Amino acid sequence: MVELESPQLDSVFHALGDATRRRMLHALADGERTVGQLAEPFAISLAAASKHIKALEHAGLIRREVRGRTHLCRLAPGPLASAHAWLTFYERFWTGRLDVLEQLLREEDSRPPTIPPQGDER
Amino acid sequence: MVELESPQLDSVFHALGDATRRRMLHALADGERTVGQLAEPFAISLAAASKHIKALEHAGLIRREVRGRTHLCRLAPGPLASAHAWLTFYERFWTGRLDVLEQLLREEDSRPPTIPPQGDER
DNA sequence: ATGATATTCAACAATTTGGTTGAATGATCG
DNA sequence: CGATCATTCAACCAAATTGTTGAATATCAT
Repeated sequence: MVELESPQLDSVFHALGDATRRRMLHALADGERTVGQLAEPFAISLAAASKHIKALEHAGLIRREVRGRTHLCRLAPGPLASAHAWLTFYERFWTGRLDVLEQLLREEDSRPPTIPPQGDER
Repeated sequence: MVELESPQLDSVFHALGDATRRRMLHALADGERTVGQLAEPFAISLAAASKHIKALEHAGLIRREVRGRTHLCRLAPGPLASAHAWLTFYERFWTGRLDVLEQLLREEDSRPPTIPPQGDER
């Protein structure tokens, strides 16, 4: 089944629905960053940036490693894959490829709900 | 370039960040629906449902055909493709396929921002 | 210990969100 | 015409979001 009620999807999409947070993710795509580094490009207080980062963390999109007095952030793969899977599902309808639909519905029904490789590979 | 400041992405992701609206999209994936039909499964007022539908419409995720006194809604493909493209971009980082990264960056830089063709061969 | 640095916490204000209800609009039916 | 049906509008409310500032916490360097 496609997840409809998932609070995880709620928080993931909510996190993505803000340009500041998307830009932070973009920075993180280039490598790990401290909170201060993530905040630097924006004309907002450190506290505000901290909240954005918490939103990303809450959505599971990033994880944080506290290292002395600095917090290192890096991307986490899992939940984004869920969002991606969600969109992929609907995109098939939207691109009119209805031939694949029944097949898809059968697949989705007999597959674990959340994408399992929730890799905490550390 | 990956769109970072796009207000379109803002509204698309925001629209997707609510389970009620995702369920409405799910219903629409099965075919066109009137406002009343979209509202019916939910324990909310018609006015509240109308607002959700406006959010989806504002994000460009659905379009509406006024037909007499009823409004017919159906999915619209465009913006979802943008969101999907956005996620696809980042998913490559997240799945650790950094080998493809430079290639991708070059591609993304010389391509129209919103994915125009629907031809994602699978 | 002192002071500087990195980050969060707490309290507050403005705005947005998601819901309500009741009236308004507009199309259709008898 | 008058009633009914489908939907929106307007006013309102509670809660969440996003930002602020100033104090707190904890770590590092001297």
